Amino acid sequence: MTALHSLSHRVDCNACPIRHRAVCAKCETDELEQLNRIKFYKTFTAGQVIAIRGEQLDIVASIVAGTASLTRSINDGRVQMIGLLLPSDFIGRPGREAAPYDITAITDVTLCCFHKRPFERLLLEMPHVGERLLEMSLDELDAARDWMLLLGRKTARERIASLLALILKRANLPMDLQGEGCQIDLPITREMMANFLGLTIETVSRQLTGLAKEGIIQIEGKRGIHVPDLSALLAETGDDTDGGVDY
Amino acid sequence: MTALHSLSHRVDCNACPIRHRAVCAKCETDELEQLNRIKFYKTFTAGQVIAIRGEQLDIVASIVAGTASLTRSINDGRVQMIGLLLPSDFIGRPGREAAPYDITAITDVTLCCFHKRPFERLLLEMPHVGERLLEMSLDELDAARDWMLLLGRKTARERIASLLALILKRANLPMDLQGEGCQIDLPITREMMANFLGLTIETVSRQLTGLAKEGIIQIEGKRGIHVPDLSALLAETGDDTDGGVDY
DNA sequence: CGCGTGATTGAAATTTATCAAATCGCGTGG
DNA sequence: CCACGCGATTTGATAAATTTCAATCACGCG
Repeated sequence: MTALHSLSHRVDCNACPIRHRAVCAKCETDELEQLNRIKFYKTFTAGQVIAIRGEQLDIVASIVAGTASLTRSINDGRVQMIGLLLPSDFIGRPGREAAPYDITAITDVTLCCFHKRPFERLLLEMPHVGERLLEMSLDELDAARDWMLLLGRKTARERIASLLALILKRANLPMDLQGEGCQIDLPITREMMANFLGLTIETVSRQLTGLAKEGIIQIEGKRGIHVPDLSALLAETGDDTDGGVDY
Repeated sequence: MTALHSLSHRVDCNACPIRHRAVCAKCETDELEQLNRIKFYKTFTAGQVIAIRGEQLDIVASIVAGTASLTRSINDGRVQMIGLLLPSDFIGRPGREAAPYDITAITDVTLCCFHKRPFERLLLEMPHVGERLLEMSLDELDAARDWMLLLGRKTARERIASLLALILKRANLPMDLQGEGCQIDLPITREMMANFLGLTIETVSRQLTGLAKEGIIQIEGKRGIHVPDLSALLAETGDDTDGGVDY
């Protein structure tokens, strides 16, 4: 928190951890300066609600640090996670008043925010931002559609394996060398896994222990998972080749 | 087909049926002229494959007429429809070599195509195209995420009702007045419905007859469905208010 | 040391898929 | 005009997967 707070005023964009991946990735120095002038930081603690579907949301923002979830839900309590926001991901939608989904901080989160109106104006003047936003949106669209295949057609076991593979791929980027075993530190609870996968927590739990019994994974405490043989895990995802979940 | 063929060369963009909804919607006359110079038409007959996931696709295109499906599948035959392309929808992705999903013509389809390289160049010069493409992509993203809720958390009956409601909303725009009953002419087979909803054709069939037995719908032949009371149908979708599937 | 939350396990119920067999709709050829 | 045949759909019986309900376990914390 104190570390987050130290960000709370002016921070040099060039020192920003998401400088080269966020909406500002393509900006030149002068464009960056314009953004810098109107940006402001906001922090949320784990569990806090960032936005509620249907309610007015007049900022847009990039995630600087932390993880947040996008969810949609049905009145009777059913919840479906529809996206995971990691650093550099974008929140909010130029040209729309209300938030289209619920957004909740999973860990402590720091946002680099802009008021929507000024941001929309900049969008028209600075093509680089719009271009980057388009790229990012199309990537998210691909990810959402991949997830539709999982939710519509994969078995519980395949879903679990796919999720683990996805987390490995996202978290452990420099893992090429680890011919022998990878380590996962699950960033989410069983309940969130269930909401992500369209399953119940009991099914998640059972499938995890099932995979463990067959030696495909080893469960280490509540959050730790060890994968001795990545290709064995990928073979369980239901995806075509051993190339796995690539998009 | 002959009608389609008559489009095969130069057509005035101002007479184009999708002029105000497609990527070119925001273009001025001169921009339109630039697009017009490099565009070309292509037609596909019902059932033809337009693109295959993973294979090179070096055009982008707008659907001028007809309907196409986006699908992803698993080697063992499981298929999930991840999108429905209607007139004005956009195909292809600037900045990506391969098609990210399979695209198939459901009905006869006419495309307004551009080679990818020239289109990408225009994209940099003509902000209006990029802006519109961003809007459209964000809308698709919202639709994909709504569908994730359906695939992950809705029951078979709710899925069927949601689909019927969606089709009504899309096809029957001026239906506000029809306090008494709406008519659906299903544009797709049971198999496609099943692939769309993440169900089997048998389950689709059973749920339809179930809804019919309760008087919520009336099945008229293979493709016709009559909805005597829209709100009764919406009540079955599982969505919050009677506002239904609005996003 | 007990409490509480999250996780696991078990048994039964429910939903949906699977396999198999009618039935329907409709165009074709006799 | 009508019988035939084919693909799509419906229906039935059964099986499998997942959910639900209930109980127990594990662990961090005051």
